[in-house]
Amino acid sequence: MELTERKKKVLRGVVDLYIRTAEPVGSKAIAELPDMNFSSATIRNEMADLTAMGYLEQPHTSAGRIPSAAGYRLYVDELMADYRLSMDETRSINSAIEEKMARVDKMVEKVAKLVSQATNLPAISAASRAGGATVKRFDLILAGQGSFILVLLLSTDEVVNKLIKLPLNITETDLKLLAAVCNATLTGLTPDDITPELLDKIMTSAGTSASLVPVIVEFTNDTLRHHGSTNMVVTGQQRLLGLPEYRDVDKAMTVMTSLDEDSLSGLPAVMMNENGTKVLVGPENVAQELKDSSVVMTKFDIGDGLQGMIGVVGPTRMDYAKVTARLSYFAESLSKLFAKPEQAKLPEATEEKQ
Amino acid sequence: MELTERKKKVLRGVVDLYIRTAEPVGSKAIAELPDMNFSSATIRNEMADLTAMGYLEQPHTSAGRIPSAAGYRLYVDELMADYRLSMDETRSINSAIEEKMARVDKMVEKVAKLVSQATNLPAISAASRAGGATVKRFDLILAGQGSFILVLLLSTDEVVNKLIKLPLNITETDLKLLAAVCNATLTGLTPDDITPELLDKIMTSAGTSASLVPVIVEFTNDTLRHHGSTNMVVTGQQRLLGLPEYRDVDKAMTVMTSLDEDSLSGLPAVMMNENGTKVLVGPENVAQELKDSSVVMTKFDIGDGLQGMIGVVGPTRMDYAKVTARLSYFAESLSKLFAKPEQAKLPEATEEKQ
DNA sequence: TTTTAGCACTCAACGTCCCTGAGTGCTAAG
DNA sequence: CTTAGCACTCAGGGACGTTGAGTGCTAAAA
Repeated sequence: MELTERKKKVLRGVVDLYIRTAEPVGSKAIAELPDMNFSSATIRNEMADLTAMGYLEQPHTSAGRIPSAAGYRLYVDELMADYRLSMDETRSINSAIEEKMARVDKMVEKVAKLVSQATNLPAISAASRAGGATVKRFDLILAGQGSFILVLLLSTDEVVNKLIKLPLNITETDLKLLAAVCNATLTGLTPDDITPELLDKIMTSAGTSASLVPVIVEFTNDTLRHHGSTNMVVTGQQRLLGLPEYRDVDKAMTVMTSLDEDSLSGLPAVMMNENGTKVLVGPENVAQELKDSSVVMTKFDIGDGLQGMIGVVGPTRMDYAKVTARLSYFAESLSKLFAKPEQAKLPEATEEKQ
Repeated sequence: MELTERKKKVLRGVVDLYIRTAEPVGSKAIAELPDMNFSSATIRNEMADLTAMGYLEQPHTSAGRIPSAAGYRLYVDELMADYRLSMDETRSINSAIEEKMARVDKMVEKVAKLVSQATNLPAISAASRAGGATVKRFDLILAGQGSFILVLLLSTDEVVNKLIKLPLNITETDLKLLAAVCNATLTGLTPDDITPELLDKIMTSAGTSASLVPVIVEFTNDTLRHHGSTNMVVTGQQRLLGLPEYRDVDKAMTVMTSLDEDSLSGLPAVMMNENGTKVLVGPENVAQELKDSSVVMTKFDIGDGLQGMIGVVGPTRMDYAKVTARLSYFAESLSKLFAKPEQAKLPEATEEKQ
């Protein structure tokens, strides 16, 4: 059977209405739509066809139709109208974003809250490193009797440090030597490059302070390995409860539990390989618990080799047009915010803190 | 009217049963309790008295009794039996805790999840600094053309750093001088001590690199000011939905919203001034939204001048004995964990990362 | 051939009514 | 002071009928 223009129009009408009302949509309601110059009987035939084609479903014989997952998919891909953000919306998003987002982890939390608020849905926000880093430079600073600070300057221009206390006496000369050795041998290496043999070699060249080498190497390894780790926040889960499809507490709990757990931890990774805004409708979700829910997500640039990701989870009946519009706008604004050199008074500074 | 021993026994019975069943408790059920050698009629009289005294309530005339807030209060303070953790419980808590808790913020998140799991209730976890910190030592490391790393060693032995890039040429000598000036003038100061006049004085003594001073001072101020800030996580909210009192979706949403928002941000502060485990029953909660819920919380030591706090939120009908027992054990174990010098291979090291 | 009016049919949702049973308070006897 | 007995209350749940939105099909109209 062919998907005529009229069928598409009917389908769009059904999805639009169902998104608004959460009630099965009948032929009469569609017939009464403006621009729909046919009687309910005609619509009825079209709807029967659409049902046969798998785009609509019927909860029971004497009820209206609701979109199937395939119906939503078609809607998202082809039918939905562009949603244009109102001035009010852009303004409120902007003013929310403009607040200072100091530390990355606080930023992730903040963004999640904002997105959740803007969409009235649970939101996910995450930040992760683009790729593996290496150490560009080692520094060792004496910090009093038997303690020194290890400072790593990474290839991403981040700085990481650790205060190390030892039951040993360390001299400035020891540290200078050690730093030189490390800089000579360990810079530019990934954790995998650091073999036990290499470690041995370094320890012999370190001479008297050989015992410090393992501590330094261990911390370096640790830092590089955990470097790509994702920072993720989920918030606003309770917003689901306001929606009719989650009045069924068990259903709500299932979805919320899957949000709370680490089952979502795959999402940011999925997103990183995609471009633009991605919509996962119902069963397209990998997680079984989300088979009746949809996910909309998009990514943005943070700078400093960081990638951000925001997304929301909601009923398959969510207002895709509005949600994708808001999410995209959010992502755009955030990218811009981080791209523009912070209007520091004098210098341009990259922050890396605690 | 006097609160006789028998009345207390009846009250304890009612609370215990109600905690187990979430159903109003009738006189017959109490009469059938072991150790309760009276007929239901007698119990009925006692229950009528307890109702008059405000310890019990009656949902409607032909229903059993449920404890009032005052009833719970009395129960928590005097009546409840000590709950002894089983070997299984202590073992599972221990093994959960033993996992490495690297960074403080990750630790807070982890602990929240564990507590929520152990109690099957939403949990709050927070960490915050005990008091203000000062800078013990400044270091400036040249990191290539026009950029250097500022390293602050704080009085708490934490290390904080920032990579600063400037459109200027900086020499090693400049930095040495600057570091000396900062160490001479800024160490041991709180943000409030740093007046504009002092800033002026430092800038003049800094000579050619005067323009760097404001950047350094700003970052220092920022660091010290944000030092005491609390790090808080709430998790497991969906667990409420499993409890009969929150089958009413609206009620659940109210409570969960108040958990999600920053209305809880006062709690950690409240706790810091208390000792031991604190129970807030229903209306004793400041937040109006929690008037039908209870909060149990306790604190623990993290070391490095950090204080931790864990708590759970649940229905007033929660199993106070079990929850307080588990929470206290958690707190104890965590304190121990952080107190014991990490069994590092060679040295004893304090970690401060990223 | 396509559209539409008409009609019989279906069925969830809702309200009404009644019954059941748990639990109560009171009274009078033990 | 305790308890057996009894009349009373009332939420919860099942049975039943009504309502109305929506359907599919057919036959006439365009």
